[in-house]
Amino acid sequence: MATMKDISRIADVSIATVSAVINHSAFVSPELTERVNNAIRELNYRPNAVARSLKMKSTKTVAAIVTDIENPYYPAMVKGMDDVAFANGFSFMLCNIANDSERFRKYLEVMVEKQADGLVLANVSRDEELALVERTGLKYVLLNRKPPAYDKNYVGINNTLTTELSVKHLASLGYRSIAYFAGNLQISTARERWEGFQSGMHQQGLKVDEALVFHGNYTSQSGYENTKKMLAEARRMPEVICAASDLVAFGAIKALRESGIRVPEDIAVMGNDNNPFSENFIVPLTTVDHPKYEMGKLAVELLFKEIEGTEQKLARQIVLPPSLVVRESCRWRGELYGLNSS
Amino acid sequence: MATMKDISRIADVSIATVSAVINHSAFVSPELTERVNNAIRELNYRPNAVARSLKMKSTKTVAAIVTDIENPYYPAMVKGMDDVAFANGFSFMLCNIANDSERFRKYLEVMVEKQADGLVLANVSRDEELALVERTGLKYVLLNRKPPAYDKNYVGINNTLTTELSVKHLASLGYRSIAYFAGNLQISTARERWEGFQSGMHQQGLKVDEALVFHGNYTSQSGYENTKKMLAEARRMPEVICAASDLVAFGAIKALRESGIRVPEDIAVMGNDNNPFSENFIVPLTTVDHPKYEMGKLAVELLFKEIEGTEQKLARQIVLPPSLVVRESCRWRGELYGLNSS
DNA sequence: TTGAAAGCGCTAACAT
DNA sequence: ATGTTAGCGCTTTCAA
Repeated sequence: MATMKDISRIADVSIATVSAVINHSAFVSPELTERVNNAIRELNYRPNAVARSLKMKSTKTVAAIVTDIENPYYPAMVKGMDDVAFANGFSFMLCNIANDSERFRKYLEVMVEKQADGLVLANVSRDEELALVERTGLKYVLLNRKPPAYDKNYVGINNTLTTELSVKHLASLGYRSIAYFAGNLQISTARERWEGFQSGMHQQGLKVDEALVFHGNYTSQSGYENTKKMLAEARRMPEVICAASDLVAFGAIKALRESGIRVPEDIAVMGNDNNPFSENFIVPLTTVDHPKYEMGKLAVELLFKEIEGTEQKLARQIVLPPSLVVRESCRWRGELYGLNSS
Repeated sequence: MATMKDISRIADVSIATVSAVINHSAFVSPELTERVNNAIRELNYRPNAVARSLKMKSTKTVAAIVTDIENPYYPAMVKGMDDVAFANGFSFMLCNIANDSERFRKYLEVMVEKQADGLVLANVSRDEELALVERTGLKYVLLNRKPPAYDKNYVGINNTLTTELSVKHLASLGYRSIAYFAGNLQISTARERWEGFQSGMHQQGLKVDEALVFHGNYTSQSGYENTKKMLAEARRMPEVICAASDLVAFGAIKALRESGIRVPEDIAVMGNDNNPFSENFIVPLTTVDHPKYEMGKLAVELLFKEIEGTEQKLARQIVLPPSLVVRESCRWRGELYGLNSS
């Protein structure tokens, strides 16, 4: 690889001049500029960003640490992050934890060694994890989940609203007996969705039937198992299942169908998060959309503000609104009865 | 940030000694080792990988350039890549082209500036793109697609086999009239799948009905539109549609259902690639699985061999086998007639 | 307007 | 066994 020294020799100028023309950091006469540019072209020279980073103490690199890129919730977020990183001349490192908590710790360490300019951390739920992050001294913003009392840079959605919206829609459709399949309440988003369900029920003048509340996590397996459990144990079946995530809804619908229960004719199902598959699921899923791309985008935009440090140092929390997506897994009850009798 | 100099001062040893204990690159007495480690702990010191990279001429970083991380074909591949990068102490940069060809060129440039140790390029189809890659001088391996006469490092699957397998399965089910919805034949994988369809038909003693061959690309929109076209124009309907990708199959099924045509009762549909959603699609899709995670994994393993340069410099092409996945979108024709008459 | 030189934090050859 | 030092490729101050 050619270096600046090579260029300076070929162009017969000083190395400082080469630097100046490359970075437009000082006026250089047209003649010398020309000579330098010719030499650069001749040698197919590209500046060494590593050397530059060492001197500048900035790598023009941000990293995202995500829990699982195979989970369809994240690719859109990653795309949003990469898009704004690219637009700002930054490179984007992806760190996929793959459910290995030791790996989280290790990635943090690597990112301080590699001198990443900033981090976005999807799904930091526990204070211990946050402490690890703080200890790195790196700039960062949290994305999606957050630890209980966290009040610094954060981008997420209004999870409480997701379930309030769901319940409101369900109530408007005539449903009154609503089961809730909760996520892991250790997780902020799951907690908020559960709270939203309760407040939503209250707002609609409905009461939460404890016998129809099932705890689990965001996976389809959880939805599947809780449905089996409900089918086996509940004294009365609900008219509709409100799931904490689309995957949970998928699992629920699978279990329902295995038992010959039709969705939405016999029991309706409501999702949450608008998984890219939901539109074409066995039964197209009524759900609540989360602006995933926007979340990723805003997370690294916020990170850049933090990095530039220009912004007044007030920590900012950005909370985006979800929106209802009506499809086929929930229907107006009146119409329903008509269908059932045919 | 603390530096080695700080450590050497605190531990009262030379900077070379610090380096030696950190890298285990030379014997250091237990006493000095102890002092150095204490100082490191005391200052929460982490070596600066940028400085190290400058000296070592290696960044311990690989990059993947992919066409679209939101396409469900890629997350598993990305996971495979990140897993082996991590396992080998390398960092992983993700470059998402997002269908902007200028961005491809730009990413290559950045990666030479940032001194990436190697590149894996998903979906390089054209010689001009390959020329750009070659021009960087970086080590690389191609993944999935490849330009026509390319014979260097490559990891992909046997695409010809995918469709041969499909046709064989379809024939065994009793189907004889098979439509083919092709991908963009500029793309190696689409070309191979189309060839496999033809040879598969030949092997089964079936003939390809040109009126039932439709050209398009891998998107569901393409499948949707070609189905509409077929429904409107074809003199005879096929018994089954063999699609070049699962997305195409999704689009086809959607269009079929919109016209009141049942899948698989009236017309069956066969996919190709085993999209993560296919299992739970409106009608669970019979398809051919591509080992996506393995592809990503092997791609960076091959890249590491290339980087280490230990391997004899023979270019290697790894072609993985696909495997049939039987679900519900195709059925035994005999059983079918039974069902239809009920 | 241009050039010389110091220094970013590290590794390794060499000296002791 | 440990220390001194040059140098990786760049930016930037300072001098000319």
